[in-house]
Amino acid sequence: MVKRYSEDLDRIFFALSDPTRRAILMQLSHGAATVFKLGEPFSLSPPAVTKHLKLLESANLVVRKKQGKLHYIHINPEPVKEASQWIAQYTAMWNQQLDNLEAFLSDIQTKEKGET
Amino acid sequence: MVKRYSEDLDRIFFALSDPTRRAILMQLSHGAATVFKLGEPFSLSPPAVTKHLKLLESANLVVRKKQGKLHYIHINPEPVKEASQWIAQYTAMWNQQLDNLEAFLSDIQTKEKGET
DNA sequence: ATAACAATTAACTATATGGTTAAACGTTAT
DNA sequence: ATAACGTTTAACCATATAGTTAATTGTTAT
Repeated sequence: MVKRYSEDLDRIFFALSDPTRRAILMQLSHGAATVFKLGEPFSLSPPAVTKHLKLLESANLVVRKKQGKLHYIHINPEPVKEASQWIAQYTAMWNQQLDNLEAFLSDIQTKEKGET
Repeated sequence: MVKRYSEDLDRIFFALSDPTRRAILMQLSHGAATVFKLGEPFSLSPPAVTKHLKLLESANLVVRKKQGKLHYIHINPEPVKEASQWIAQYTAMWNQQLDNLEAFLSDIQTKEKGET
C-alpha cells in the first residue's frame, strides 16, 4: 500500500501521461470545445472522451461549463504550475550534486573504451 | 487504440505519476543507492522496488550500474527536461489567449452572485 | 563446494485504463 | 408529446499497475 501524500501531483502527472489527453489539452489551449468536438480529431467515441475528461477533471486540468445540452470544456492553468514546481524542485536537488553523476558517467566511458 | 506518437513523454509523465517513484527520485537526487536501500524508507519489498525501477528505467529517468551483486541506481537528468519543455510549450499556448478563460471565469462569478 | 546475500522472475491478487457498443438521461426543438 | 441531439452510464474486454510471497539467478565470500 502506498501513502498518497500528494494525490494532486499523482493525478496531474497521470493525466499528462496519455498522448490523447495531452492532445486534448493542446486543442483546448486554443479555446473551449464540446465533448463531441474533442473526440473528432482522434475519431474517438464520446464515451471514450468522457473517460479522458473524468481524469483531466480529477486532476483539475480542465473545467466544465454546462450550457444546455452542450458541455464546454475549458483549460484550468493552475495545476500545471504544481507539476512545473515539482520538476523545478527536483531539478534543483540533483543540480546541487551533479558531480556525482559526472563521475559515474566518466567511469562508464572508461569501461567502454576497453572494447572497440 | 491510441497512436503512441510520443512514447517518451508518456513514460516520463507516467513514471512521475506515482508518489513512491517520485520519492525514489528525490532520494536518488542525494546520490546513488542500491535496490534494497531504495525500498527501505517505504518498507517496500525488493520485487516492488524492481518494478518501480523498471518503469523509471523505461522512462530513462534512472540509470543502473552493476557492481558485483549490487546494482547502483543513479539519476539521469535528461528526460525531465523533456517533460519540462512540454509543460513550457503547453503553458505558452494557453497563455496566448488567457482572455478566453478570464471571460469564462467572470461569467461564472456573475452566475454565482445570484445565490447568497 | 557451499552458504549467504542482492536482485530478479514467477505466480498470484486486486484494481484501474482505455477502448468498444448499447441503453439511459437531459435538453431543445418541433 | 415526441423526436433528435449531446453526453453519460452500464456492461463488457484486454491489458497494465502495484503489491505480495516463493523460487531462481548471480556474486562473493568462506
